[in-house]
Amino acid sequence: MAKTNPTLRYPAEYFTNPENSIGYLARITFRSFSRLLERGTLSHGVSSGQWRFLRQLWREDGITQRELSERVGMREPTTVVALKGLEKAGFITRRKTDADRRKTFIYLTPHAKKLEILLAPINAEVHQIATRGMSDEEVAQLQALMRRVIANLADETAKLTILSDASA
Amino acid sequence: MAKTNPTLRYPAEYFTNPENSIGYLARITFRSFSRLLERGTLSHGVSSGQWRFLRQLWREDGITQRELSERVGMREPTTVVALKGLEKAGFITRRKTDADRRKTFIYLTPHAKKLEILLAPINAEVHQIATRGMSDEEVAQLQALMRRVIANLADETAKLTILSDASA
DNA sequence: CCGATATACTTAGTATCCTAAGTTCAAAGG
DNA sequence: CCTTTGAACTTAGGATACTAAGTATATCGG
Repeated sequence: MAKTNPTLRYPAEYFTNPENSIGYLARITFRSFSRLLERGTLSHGVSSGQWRFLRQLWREDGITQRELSERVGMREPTTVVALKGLEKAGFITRRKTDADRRKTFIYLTPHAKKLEILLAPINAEVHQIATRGMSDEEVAQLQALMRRVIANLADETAKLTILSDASA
Repeated sequence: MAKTNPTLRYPAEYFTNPENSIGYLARITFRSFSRLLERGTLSHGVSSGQWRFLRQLWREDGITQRELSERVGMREPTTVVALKGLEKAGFITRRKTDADRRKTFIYLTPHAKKLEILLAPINAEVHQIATRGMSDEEVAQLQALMRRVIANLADETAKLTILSDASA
């Protein structure tokens, strides 16, 4: 994190305007999307946070908490709290095996499984609204560019983690 | 929010994979960016949440809380809590006027003003890392596309707000 | 087979961010 | 004036998400 860097794409002042910052734009995009989505899901008793876990479990349930955390893109303590809420709401059950008694497997209840038919279209509709006036190519481009940013940041974070682990 | 919609760009099943969802991608982008940024700012006693307010105040201070909320992209109650923290940390002061005693104006302390020289480059560097391997055109495209998504979602939210206000 | 290490999850504590419902003050219409 | 409406901020309460540090169980090297 040098003070001056001649190879910078943009000078530091460029980001005085948050509208230029990818971090800012991503935050506003996420919050706006999430708010609108919740307007639709809340009437089915599902918050936007719960939605994120349900979506993954619709793809595949019977996976461990750790696996679920990774797929949803959240840390394990966040998952613990979220799953408590989901269990209390009757959306999931947790099961242990004797094979490895550390692991907890997460299963959807029949009720939660049925919700996919109702909730998946709501998400698709929000996506539709979000990309209104954009061509298919532009949508694909946006997705691809965000994935590249995520990969770049993950690489860097991994690098830093290795460094701090080595010094420990 | 119809169950089936023949004009949908993608069928609902497409979003079973979160990697296709703009909401998911924006969330991961934001969190990754924020995490890396905080690694740099925390050593100066600034959290990523505080950073967001400071960046705006570096542009212009002496504005009201409401104005600041809008520019940062957060709701007012969030701003109240954030400003309490910033005041406690010695980054800002609040001042009232007799002209309109409802308004509170926010000013940076000299210390906080000085931090810009140290912190702005850190943000630029994170941005640099995030866009590694991307052309200037691609970066501009990503910014433009996210702005369009934000505008689309804001339009829709405004529409819904008017509707619910009318029925109230 | 047993101590060191790693894995899976939990707890504790905190920061961030929201909605809903206040309070206080200003402005506008009758 | 003085009531209504609106604007600016606050309070209350909860959801979301994190880091750091714990517990319990499994695995692996000697």
